[in-house]
Amino acid sequence: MELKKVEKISKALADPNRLQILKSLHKKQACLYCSDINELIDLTQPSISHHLKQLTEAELIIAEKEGRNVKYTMNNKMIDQYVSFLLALKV
Amino acid sequence: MELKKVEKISKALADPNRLQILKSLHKKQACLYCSDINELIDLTQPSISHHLKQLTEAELIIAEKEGRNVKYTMNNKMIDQYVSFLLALKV
DNA sequence: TAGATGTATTGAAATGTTTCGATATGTTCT
DNA sequence: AGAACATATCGAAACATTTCAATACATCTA
Repeated sequence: MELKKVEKISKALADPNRLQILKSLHKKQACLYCSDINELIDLTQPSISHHLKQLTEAELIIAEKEGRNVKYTMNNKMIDQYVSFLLALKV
Repeated sequence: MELKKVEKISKALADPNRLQILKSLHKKQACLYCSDINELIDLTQPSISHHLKQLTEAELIIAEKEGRNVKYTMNNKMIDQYVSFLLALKV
């Protein structure tokens, strides 16, 4: 995995609200919609949209349009790749 | 692992220079001194000191004073803990 | 097609991070 | 003790991120 990509993923993970979103996504064991997240986190809609974009661009989550909603699901594969990079750092 | 800690580690990993330091530490399969890092990375001494502090405070590396030098070693344990948190996010 | 609903974008203020020069601190050597 | 060396801290400039109000865009429903 490219260092540039590792940096992007790390940045995406370096925010309490985004970590909260990921934890919720895990807890639900399923997908989430923007509106769900609005209820979980005390931020305005544009801020949440911004955070979801960061996570999506890092490919930690996958966004799928469903009518006028967007469905988000965890991208397990990307987590595995990131984890592999980290484990390879060990001495 | 606390979310606050995850955030701190992620932040420490979210910088190209710090990733470079970690990769070098791995490549050497041993420890590094500040002066080694000065040769690897094109930054001034205060900047490198700042980055090493971030990594040390995140406990990704361990700093040990050796006379007037400081020896840095990878903290494999912390990487494992961080990785465990990430894997637990998967759905 | 018009209004309602869900999400994205824009622009700007507030806040946080990175970087450096200058300088301080601590350690070794003579 | 004093010079030389290694690392840390301070203060400020440059840069990046977070947040929100306002507004745009896209889709559904009546």
